Amino acid sequence: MSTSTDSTHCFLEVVLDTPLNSSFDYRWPCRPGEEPLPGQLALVPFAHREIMALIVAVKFETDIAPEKLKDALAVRSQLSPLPERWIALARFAADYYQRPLGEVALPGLPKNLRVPKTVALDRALKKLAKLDLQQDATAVDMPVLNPAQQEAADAIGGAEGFTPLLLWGVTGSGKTEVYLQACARVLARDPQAQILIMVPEINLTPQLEGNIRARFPGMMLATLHSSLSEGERMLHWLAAHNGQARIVLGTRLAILASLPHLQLIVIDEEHDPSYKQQEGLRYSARDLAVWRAHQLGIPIVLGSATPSLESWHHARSGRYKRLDLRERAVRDAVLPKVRLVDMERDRARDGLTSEVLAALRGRLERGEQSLLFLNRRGYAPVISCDACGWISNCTRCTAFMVLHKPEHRLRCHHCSLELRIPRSCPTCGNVDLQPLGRGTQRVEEHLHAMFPEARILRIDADSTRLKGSAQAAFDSVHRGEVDILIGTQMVAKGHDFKKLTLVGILNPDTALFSQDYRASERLFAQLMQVAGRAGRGGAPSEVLVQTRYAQHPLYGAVMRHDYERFAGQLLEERKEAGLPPYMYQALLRAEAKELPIAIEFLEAARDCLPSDAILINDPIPMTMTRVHNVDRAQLLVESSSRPALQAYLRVWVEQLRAMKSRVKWSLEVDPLDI
DNA sequence: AGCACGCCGACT
DNA sequence: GTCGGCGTGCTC
Repeated sequence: MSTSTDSTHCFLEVVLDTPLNSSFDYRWPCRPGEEPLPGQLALVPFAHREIMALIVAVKFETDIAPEKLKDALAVRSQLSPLPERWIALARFAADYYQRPLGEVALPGLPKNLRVPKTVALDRALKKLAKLDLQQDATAVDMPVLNPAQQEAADAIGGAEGFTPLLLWGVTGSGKTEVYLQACARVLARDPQAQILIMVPEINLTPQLEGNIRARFPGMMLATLHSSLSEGERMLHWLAAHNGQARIVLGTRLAILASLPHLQLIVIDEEHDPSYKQQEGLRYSARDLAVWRAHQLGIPIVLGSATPSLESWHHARSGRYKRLDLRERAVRDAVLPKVRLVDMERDRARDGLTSEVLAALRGRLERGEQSLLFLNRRGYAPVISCDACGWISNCTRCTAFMVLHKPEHRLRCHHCSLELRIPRSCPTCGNVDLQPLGRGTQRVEEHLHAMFPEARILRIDADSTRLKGSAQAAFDSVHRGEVDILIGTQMVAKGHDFKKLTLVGILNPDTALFSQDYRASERLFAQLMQVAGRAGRGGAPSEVLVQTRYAQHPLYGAVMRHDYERFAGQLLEERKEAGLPPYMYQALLRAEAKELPIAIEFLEAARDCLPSDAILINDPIPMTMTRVHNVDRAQLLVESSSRPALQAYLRVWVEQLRAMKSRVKWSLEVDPLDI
């Protein structure tokens, strides 16, 4: 059955943001020659609502029964079509991560493009049309590069065709300057060229935006990240889409921006886990970026002091070209001296060893700044009752309620449940409840007692809840108004503190024996990164690592600043153990009110499609089984061949959908945490 | 995923 | 008597 049209209609094949894995056809009245184009957006009636759709094809016949067909309501003709290559990118991501195309393509667009009203779009278009004055991308004030930087900038700026480059340089080695000068060459070469620069978290790297603007004063820079207002997002997205923005600086979501003249991609801190989206479509922006560069035949730079093992592996095999920056760029700035403080010998009181305390005292006397790093917020991770052994478990999660003393609250970091601190033990009535362990608040309290005259500032997710407060806190550190800074991983990224000469790492050991095989890779990167905060101003500085395992090879590698050997060892271990990057993985997760229901679903999933090419493991409860009163379990499937795994997943997901189970499930390809 | 329709419990 | 609980079915 085929419905054809007279000359006053065409059919739009569209995709929608729904889990239904198919496209939909709509009738669209139009004169011949005036049909919409694939890549345009259309507002369509769907079930009982009106939603935005992406046109993927325009045709004159359809197999859909005429009585089912509806008319599209509007086509956004004022918006130029999304390029075919952009749709191909979305299609690749959809296939690779086993999601419908519409669920990838539409959420990548600004919200205001997906509403029935058109005012926001029209307003943004008008504003951009006015803005189109000078588009001079000439760089000014280019500092002289050292030879290694120059070589790297030349390699990037002169690369032709698909060229993946791993820029390996310690913190402070001047990677940013290499990016900027490579960008200058690309922009100068082609007056339309666009560049995408991705950073892990834009709020933590405001310096980069300023640097780019200062370097290219007449050029439009667009930023794309999650804390933009809807109006800004629309404006910046459109500027990228219509080619006005020559540089787009953004977080992982920027990888789905429309960039018709993209000529270079830069991924700063490419190892950073925040390039992986952790809910919804769980994509890796870094991996998609490499695919996009390949698709367009352009160079891509992956920059890091501690590359991901995936990228390092590719560099070793020759797939990526490695560019090394082995020295710090600031004259006389040397790598900070890393020393271990053996906690077996130097017992810590309230989490601080005497050696760290002495080092803090010295900095205070000399008017220098110190940073204490403790990856645990709150006052104490748990409170307990000595008398009966009660501990503050969350009633909804397999997790502790964390003590937050300033707020007089117990808080679950996983489900947002908050309780007042109980006056006495809920089970035995004992009034003497003890905090166990230590978070940033407790260390802060102790520091106040030890150094009453010192100006102490805590920076973590709790102290920076208000918008703009994180920036204000960092600014006051830069102005020298803080003597001792205590913080979580928030303080590890981006910021150069010129007066900082001491970094103390208080409790890194927990990651050494984690179930998560990536924990040591992450710990190493984090230690190198936080250590890199010191010594930026040229003053001699040191990093003290408190540990009970002073002999652990990871700390040896940190002390020698020896990423290369450490990475080599980890890769050997991964190869032996059959782990990524030598193995490709996908994780099927299921959640239900009761654990056995989730497990039962996964057992059915395990058995429904046997395969010789795929290692199908047994379902297991997730480490944190219960979150917010839902039980979760998972099933890992693996293969040493990516195409084999992909082929398997395609069929498997179809079968899972056909099971029509009421269990909620999701599939994650290339999971980071297992 | 939304969203409507549809058929059973405690409330002004 | 009805407001509303969420089961189930549909979406060109």
